[in-house]
Amino acid sequence: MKGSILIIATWNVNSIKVRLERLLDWLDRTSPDVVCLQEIKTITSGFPQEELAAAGYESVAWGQKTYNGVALLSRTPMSDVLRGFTGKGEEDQARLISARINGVRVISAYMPNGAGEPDRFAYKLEWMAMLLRHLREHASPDEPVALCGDYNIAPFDDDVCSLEMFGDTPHVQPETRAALAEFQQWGLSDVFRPHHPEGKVFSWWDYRMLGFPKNHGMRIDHIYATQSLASMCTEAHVDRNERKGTKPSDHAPVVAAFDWRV
DNA sequence: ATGGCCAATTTTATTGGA
Repeated sequence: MKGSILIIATWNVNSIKVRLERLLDWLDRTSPDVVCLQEIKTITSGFPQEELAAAGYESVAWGQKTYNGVALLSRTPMSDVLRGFTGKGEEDQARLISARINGVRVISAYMPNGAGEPDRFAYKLEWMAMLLRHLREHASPDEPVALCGDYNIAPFDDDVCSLEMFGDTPHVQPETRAALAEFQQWGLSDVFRPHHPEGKVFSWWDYRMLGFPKNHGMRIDHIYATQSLASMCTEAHVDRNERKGTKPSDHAPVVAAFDWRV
């Protein structure tokens, strides 16, 4: 860590293979302590552990073919790694991994999108309910916990560019936001939004239709923390530069700094 | 400049993403 500041980031990279060069460059320039990745889109054995180790990061991953896949990077050792709801990586969809890092339970989550057929929206809500059950079983709101990832939820109306454009997506529906509120009732809070009360700060922009140049985005990637950790958050931002240039992900990293003494 | 989808696979179409 840099002095007593712990920097945690979350980034949906949309394929670790395509994004590796950009990721390594970004790690080199910004030196976060912990990075939560989503949509690595490769099987676990295809995750580039050696390249990341050479860059100074331990990594743990849980992936699958084609879709989903999550990972954690850390400059300091990780322990107590849990994959999926049971901890053993038994589900069909690889959307959850966590580890203990510097005394913090850090979780990388890729919540379902929920668009398309109605059963997909039902799965989104089911998955969130299973995650909450997992938290009750494996974590405590009295301990430092960071739930990071692509939530596929825009918590407030001003977390989307316009409701005309995104009002029908699962990301803004009352049922989705009600499910998110249950995490808040358990003890997690968004560390980002208090630093950006003005709103209209986004973390995802559609590849299509000039989404980024027109700033047609949504804020759907989040870092939530329990009180002991959240109260130490001194800064948070979206690194919009990573949405620019050659071969960007459609998501930009969300980064938060904590005055966290180990 | 920040530019008219992208990535993986079942690859010369299809599916999912949000």
